[in-house]
Amino acid sequence: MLSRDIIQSRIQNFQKVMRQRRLPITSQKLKIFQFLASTESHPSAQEIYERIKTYFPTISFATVYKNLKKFTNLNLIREIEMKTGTARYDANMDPHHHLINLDTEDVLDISTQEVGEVHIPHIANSYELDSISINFFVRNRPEQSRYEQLRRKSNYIK
Amino acid sequence: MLSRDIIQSRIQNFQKVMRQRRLPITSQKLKIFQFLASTESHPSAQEIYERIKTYFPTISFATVYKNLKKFTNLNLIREIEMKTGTARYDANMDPHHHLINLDTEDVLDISTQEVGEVHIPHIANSYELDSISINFFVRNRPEQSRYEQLRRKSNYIK
DNA sequence: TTATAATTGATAATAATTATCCGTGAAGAT
DNA sequence: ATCTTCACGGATAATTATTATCAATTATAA
Repeated sequence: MLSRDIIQSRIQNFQKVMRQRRLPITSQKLKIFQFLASTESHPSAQEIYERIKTYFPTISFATVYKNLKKFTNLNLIREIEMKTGTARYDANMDPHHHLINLDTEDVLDISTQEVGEVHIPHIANSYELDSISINFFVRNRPEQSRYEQLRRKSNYIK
Repeated sequence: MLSRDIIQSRIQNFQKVMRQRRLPITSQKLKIFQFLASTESHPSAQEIYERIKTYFPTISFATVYKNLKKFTNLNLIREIEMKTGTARYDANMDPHHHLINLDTEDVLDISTQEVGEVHIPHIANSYELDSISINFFVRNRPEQSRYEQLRRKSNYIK
């Protein structure tokens, strides 16, 4: 659920913006962005670092952070603030929302259409609206069937 | 815009819950909760610590954090995650949303009525819905009038 | 009043992120 | 292709926010 086309257009946009700003496109930067553009998993800085290390074994954590911050400032990616205190990163810049699993810390994208019209409070008119973020916090359903509960308790796999 | 009645009922609920759980109501705990129950400013741990220090000069930062965490776990207050990485605390447990000023870091409550119905995405049905948080991120409007702009540039106060 | 368990305050530890510094490398102009 | 400039990369130190540890104290219910 993330077509070649979308990934390609993200990477092309990345290159366009970097060139417009006259910022060097290093192979580290490109690889970091490519990874983010190609995943829907909203990885953390740690996860990005681990992944990029397979291509650049000597890359520094600081390089990853510096570039993530730079991409964020250039509006090429966005940071997602979790309740756990570790930021997650998302190259999907189309307006969308998130479903956040508090048990697993998984993050799923929710399209704006799915949520429908959101009425903007009139107090917001006193400001310049930057963005609206809607988070649906969920937990895993507890096992429902008595059978499942027993199986769990007894540690018995039929 | 925060009546005596509401503050009182929050504090009474606090005492009720603490007694139900058989947890000691220390004077530090009470003062921290009272402060949170009486403000709409969504203070940070730092701000709470500063304030409580005026009553308990020897109170430790750890005590503040421990109690804020405890209150959160008891659903007496809730943490608000900011984009800045510092948590803010809110004793308003009625469902509501937030307008967050990215320039000043001020947080304003937005009632659920103001936002209207939010359609819950059907993927959420696969889980147990915990909560929905809507954040309206805003920035201060740049000065609009030519006069204001000139005044600003020239540093001239008429 | 006493037993129990939670709390406090001091401090150390941790986790995530940011700053510093210096050698290197990318981009555009020459 | 070479030069110049400025951003970058990597190593590491520093910072910030928060959490853990521990010994002494205190609230609670019996």
